[in-house]
Amino acid sequence: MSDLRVRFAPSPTGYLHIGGARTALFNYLLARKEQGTFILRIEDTDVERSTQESVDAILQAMDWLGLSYDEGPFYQTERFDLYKEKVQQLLAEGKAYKCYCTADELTTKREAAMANGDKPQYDGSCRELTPREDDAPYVIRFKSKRDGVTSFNDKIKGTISFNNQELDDMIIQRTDGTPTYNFVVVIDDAEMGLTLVLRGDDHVNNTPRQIQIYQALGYAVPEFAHVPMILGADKKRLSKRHGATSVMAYREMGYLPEALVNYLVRLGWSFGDEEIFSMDDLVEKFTLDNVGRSAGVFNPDKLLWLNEHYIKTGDPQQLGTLLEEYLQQLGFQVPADIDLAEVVKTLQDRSKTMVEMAEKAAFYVCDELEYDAKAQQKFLTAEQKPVFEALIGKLESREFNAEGVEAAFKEVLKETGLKFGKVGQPTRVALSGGTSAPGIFEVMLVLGRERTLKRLRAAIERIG
RNA sequence: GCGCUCAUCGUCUAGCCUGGUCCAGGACACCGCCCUUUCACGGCGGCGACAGGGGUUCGAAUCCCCUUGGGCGUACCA
Repeated sequence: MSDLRVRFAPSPTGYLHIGGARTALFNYLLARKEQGTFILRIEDTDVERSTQESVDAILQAMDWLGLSYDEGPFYQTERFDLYKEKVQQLLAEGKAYKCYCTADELTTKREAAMANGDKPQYDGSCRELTPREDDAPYVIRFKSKRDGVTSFNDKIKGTISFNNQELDDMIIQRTDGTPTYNFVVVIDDAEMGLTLVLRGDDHVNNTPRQIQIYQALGYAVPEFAHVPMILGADKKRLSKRHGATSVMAYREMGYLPEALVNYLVRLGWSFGDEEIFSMDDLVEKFTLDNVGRSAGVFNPDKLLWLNEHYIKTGDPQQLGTLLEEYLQQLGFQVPADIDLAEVVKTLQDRSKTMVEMAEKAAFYVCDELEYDAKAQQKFLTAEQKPVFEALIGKLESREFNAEGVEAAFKEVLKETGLKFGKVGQPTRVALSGGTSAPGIFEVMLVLGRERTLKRLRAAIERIG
């Protein structure tokens, strides 16, 4: 156990997306590598937009990716008393103040400042006001430093400094009494003993404000590390426009979690020329030192290639179990005598996703074979009839195993004088319904004697 | 606009800190050839980048400056 404590803190306003997943992954890897502690915290202070469905979706996605946490999930809505207490503390110490400006007034001021070419900052009108006695609605603002510089040493980006003049007095408690993000994040990160805050690049600008709050509250300031953003092909921040951004959508599309993890980690992190990393590899090799500083473009093609790789090299037994789910998704019930691990073996080199594998496996498990019209017309012709009959005869008189099936086939070739392709393709159509499928012998073995003969006879029947 | 930040093949990146071994390496995609019972897999090969301009230096992808371009932020969202 080391004293490293990190966290992933998503806000439950939607599913877990690609960017969040990578941040979670980086935190997870660091915690595992250093044998530290990985905490999950749900940032639901925006009561309006937070939903339980989102929380469930996020939890489910993390589970699917294999990102287990050691503490939590903690919910910020359950810690409002703590935040209130801290607000009071700041108020009492004169480090925060009540602001009576209305949202509308602020918007107007902001727009005016922008139009003037000034910074759209809060002008501090209520900063030195003596608190009113009436019950006029108010927010509470943090009194930030007016001069000087706030800087921190980012573990990924290096030293980053801000002039305190750039920082205005931000709201820490809304009119309705709920606390805001930049305030609670500090309290929680501090109270939960985080030693490193590893999060998205988009939080860099919040960091100096947060540091001032740490200091005002007397907390130790943790270390920070900001991971660059993930962009779409047009170099804009990744969004739905660029295709699926939900982690779970990838499961539905037939991706393996190993592939997504591998892809995500390589987007922004590298280890020499290596491309393939298992979770165990990563726990061993991951370091912040090898995380890049520039934003990266999400490349679906490479993810697909990795998925292909993990399907190709995956355990047939496990993939078989998975395949059944996708097959059921397509409406197929798998017959008891079909060995899905064997099915997988014939399809591993031919499928880039599990959905594709299921589609290609459909012919094995269906009751009524569907024939491709063109294939049927071209290969299920009258002249095939005697060939199929011969094949059936040979097949019936032998052991139905790799040697037997192949021998039967070769005998037919010999007796008819036909080339492999001349017999093979029609047979393929008879067995699979189409012209592209795994090797004929493999197909026959997976199908089994009974089903193979049945389909051959059905083909003869179709020829008429 | 202002602030922060980034900049090597179309994309992900190695190299940059500790200048020479880099006329820049790997991967995805793309193209070609080979293998082949269909479809794939696979093997081999090809295309393809140091954003631009100034410096420093015997020598710069590597160090410095400027320009340009990109990203993020600028909420009573997180």
